[in-house]
Parts: sequence; C-alpha cells; structure tokens
Amino acid sequence: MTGKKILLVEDEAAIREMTAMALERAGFAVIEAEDAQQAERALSDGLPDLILLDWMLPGTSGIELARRFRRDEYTYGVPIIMLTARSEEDDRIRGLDSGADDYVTKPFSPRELIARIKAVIRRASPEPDKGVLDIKGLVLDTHSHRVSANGKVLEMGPTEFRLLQFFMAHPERVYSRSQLLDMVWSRGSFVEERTVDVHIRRLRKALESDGFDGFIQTVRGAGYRFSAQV
Amino acid sequence: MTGKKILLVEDEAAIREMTAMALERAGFAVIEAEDAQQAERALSDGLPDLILLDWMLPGTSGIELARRFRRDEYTYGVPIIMLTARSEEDDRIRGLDSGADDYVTKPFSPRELIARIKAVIRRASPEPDKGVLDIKGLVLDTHSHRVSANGKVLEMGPTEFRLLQFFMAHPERVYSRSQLLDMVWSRGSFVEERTVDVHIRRLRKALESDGFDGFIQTVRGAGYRFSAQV
DNA sequence: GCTTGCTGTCATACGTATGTAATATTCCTT
DNA sequence: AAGGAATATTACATACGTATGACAGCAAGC
Repeated sequence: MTGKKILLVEDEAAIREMTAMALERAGFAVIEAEDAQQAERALSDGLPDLILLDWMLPGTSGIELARRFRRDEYTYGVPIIMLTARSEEDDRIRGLDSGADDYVTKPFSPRELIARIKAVIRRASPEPDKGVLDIKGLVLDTHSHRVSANGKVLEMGPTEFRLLQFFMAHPERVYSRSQLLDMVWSRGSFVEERTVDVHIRRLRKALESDGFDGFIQTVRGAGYRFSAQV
Repeated sequence: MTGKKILLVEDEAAIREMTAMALERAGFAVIEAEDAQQAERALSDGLPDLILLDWMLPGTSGIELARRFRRDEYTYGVPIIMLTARSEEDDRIRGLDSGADDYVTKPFSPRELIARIKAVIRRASPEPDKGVLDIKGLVLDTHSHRVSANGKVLEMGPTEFRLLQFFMAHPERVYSRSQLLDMVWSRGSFVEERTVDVHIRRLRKALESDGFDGFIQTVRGAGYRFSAQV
C-alpha cells in the first residue's frame, strides 16, 4: 500500500507543506502543485495513484479541474479527493458531481486524511501501468496513448483504447461482458451489457484492416478473449 | 449465478414488495425485513449472499446497521448495497465509509439494481480458480476457456465444455444422467435424461479426432465416467 | 451558432447451440 | 439365437446469443 504516488494541488503553502509532510511520513510519494498549470505539468510526468485537490484554487478552480481530469481519457481513472473548507461544505454535492471520489473538510487530521486516501486507493486499485504492450506487432503505448499495427497508427475511440489496453494486459483469458464493464468502464455509470458487443465491434473494425481483429475472440456463452493464438 | 439469497431491508412496504418481486423474477431468493430487528433475526437463520439496505430506516438507521454488520465477525464478509433517495446522494461517501460495497439511488430500474447486485456478488465470491486441467495431453483451461489435445485446439459447444470440465474435475467416477443434469445444467431447467446421451455424443465427436473420445466411457445401467485408463 | 466525434441503446439479421423425437445399434438375459 | 432394454446416432425445429448498422444525445472544438 505504501509507495503510492499522490499529486497534491493546494495553493496555500502552509497547508500544502504540512499535508505533504504528513503524507510522506505515511509512506506516500508526494508531488506538489500550486495551481492547475503546475498540476497538469506534473501529470505529464506520469499518472499518480491519487489526486488531492483543493476546492479553492486561483485561476482554474478545483472543481473545474476535477471535471477536466474526469473527462480526459488520460487521467480518467485516477481517483480524486477534494479538500474543502468547512464553510464550503454545502458545495460538496457539486464536488461529488464533478467526479470526486471523496472529500475531506479542512482542517483535517492527518490520520483521517490518510485513512480516506487508503480507502479510496484500495477501492480504485488502478491497473499497474505496463507502459508499452507489444503483442505480435500490435503495439499499445499507454504513455503516448497510441496504438499501432506493424508501425502503422490505428485510430480508435477512448473506450476502444481502454478496452484494448485491458485485453492486452490480460491476454488468453475470457472475460464476461459484466466483468469487462467492471474493469473498463469502471466507476459509477450503468450501461447495458449489450453495449460491450458494440464496442467490441468498433475495436475489431479498428483492427481489421491489419488483420489483428482475429485477436478479439468471441467465446459463446462466456464473453470475449484476447488471444494472439489462432 | 441464480439461486443467491438476498436480504432486503426496507421499511416502505410498497417499495419492498416491488423490489422483492423484481429480484425473485431474476432468480434470487429474497428474505424481507422491515427494520433492523427483523433483519438481525433473519440473519440468524443463515447468511445471505448479499444485503440490500435502505438508507432511512425507523429506529436503527441503515448506515448504522451497515456499520454493525461490518464489525460483526459473523456478517463481516457479506456484501452490502445501500438504497438511497436522490436527495440523500451527498451522503454517499458516508455510506461507502460505513462499509457498503455499492449504492443505488431511488428510484432505480430493476435492471440496474440486478446488474449491480450481480457485479457485487461476483466480486465478493470469485470463481474458484480451477486453473488448468491436464490429463494425459488433454488440456482444459478454464481461464482462456479452451480445450486442446496435444496442443491442437478443439472446438465444442458451451454445454460440451461444461460437461468436459466437470468430468475432468471428477475423473474415475460414474455419474448418472440425473446427476450430470444437476451438475452441468443450470438448476431448474427441465431436460430429458436422454438429452445427456446426445451431448455425450457431441463431446465424443469433438474429442475423437485425437483419440481422446475413449476417455468418455459408458457404464451401462449406471451412467458415464471420465477415465484416462483403458 | 455549427460541425465533428464518441457513446450508449435499439432493431434486425444471422448463425449456432440445444433439446427432443425418430431410428439404429449394441448389449444383456434367457 | 431371440427378445427386450439400454445406449448411440441422426435429423430437425426452435431458442438463444452474437453481430451489425442506424440513430439520438452529448460534449468539444471551431
């Protein structure tokens, strides 16, 4: 559980440093940012396991930033905890609406904060970042967020990308539609199981011009499987 | 997946009965309770596979009850889904904190509720990991959902796959048609015993090109047996 | 504003698996 | 060897699961 990377976005230096210290003592690696710009720059160095976001920020507000992170396919899966002052407590609904996983009111005890962080990380338990996945010429780069077949770039939507990423990280194994919804669609949203069929179709379509669509295999009555075998 | 037992704790009779009906039609066995006391009494008759808990209950609240279940070593492992009204949505965090595995806001569609129930149950009770069954070159992989004979992939239907899986997990033992129907077919489906013969035939056909059909042996007057011996 | 791309759902088409009945074969008993 | 019972095999209608294309709602960018 330790060694997790946390991005802390907080403009007040006193609070930021105190918080960072508490987190580091608890075994987390903390990246500090004062505002939205610094935060986004920090993100380009690799995704953290969790983002701690102050509600009130100069410039782009915390809530706006949270929304942006949730929409961005790159940061989509990273859990977010909002830091709010007690007087802002009424707004916590909007905070949750914006996609935050939890909120903590200031002033908070380090113990409480760490407990919540651990809970959220455990719940989210993000996939280990594999970097580049290469299976028989089909290459998926999680960093550049690109897929290529024998060097030729393939176009596909964000959902198809995540689907393919999951499949390539877990090949030779059947997943039911329900499992795929859990793993690829992750949080909150309720979608029909049949929707998986449609995205499978779209993924196959994106792969078929290079003959890789055969890797996505239907297992009748069970689900789908990614396999480089015939 | 069906036949799972669900404890439904909800004080409003209308909602409770409607929910119970929807769940029963989906194949769940529902135990109804109006309040905390009834719920605890119901639990003493045996643990359910999941607890559906209304947020607002007369007397002991749903959240308090959830906390209690989580602390009690007897009920500790039973997954909980909270039912909350939309206006209570901001309390969702506390709901998760209290140990709930998911929450559903009222009004909910039966389909969504059932989907979430299935997801939570599946996560809570992962399939026993059988892994790979290998008997003299006949290999059945439950993960990839594949059967191969000395490396060559064999094609067969879902029922034949389940049948073979059962046989390979219980070799050297005779099973009557009636027993096989119990173990391999989903409960509650009324199928002729003679149908087993047909699927045995199909399984043998799938195996015969590689000489493995001899493993499926007829025991006249008793049933069938899987045996790697002559 | 408008356009574009993505998502989720639906209706429909399609193929295959399934259960049963009919017929053939094998095995055991007498 | 014959008769009867159990099993094997084939054929077939139907049900079921999957594939596919079209569509409407959104959000993002122009």
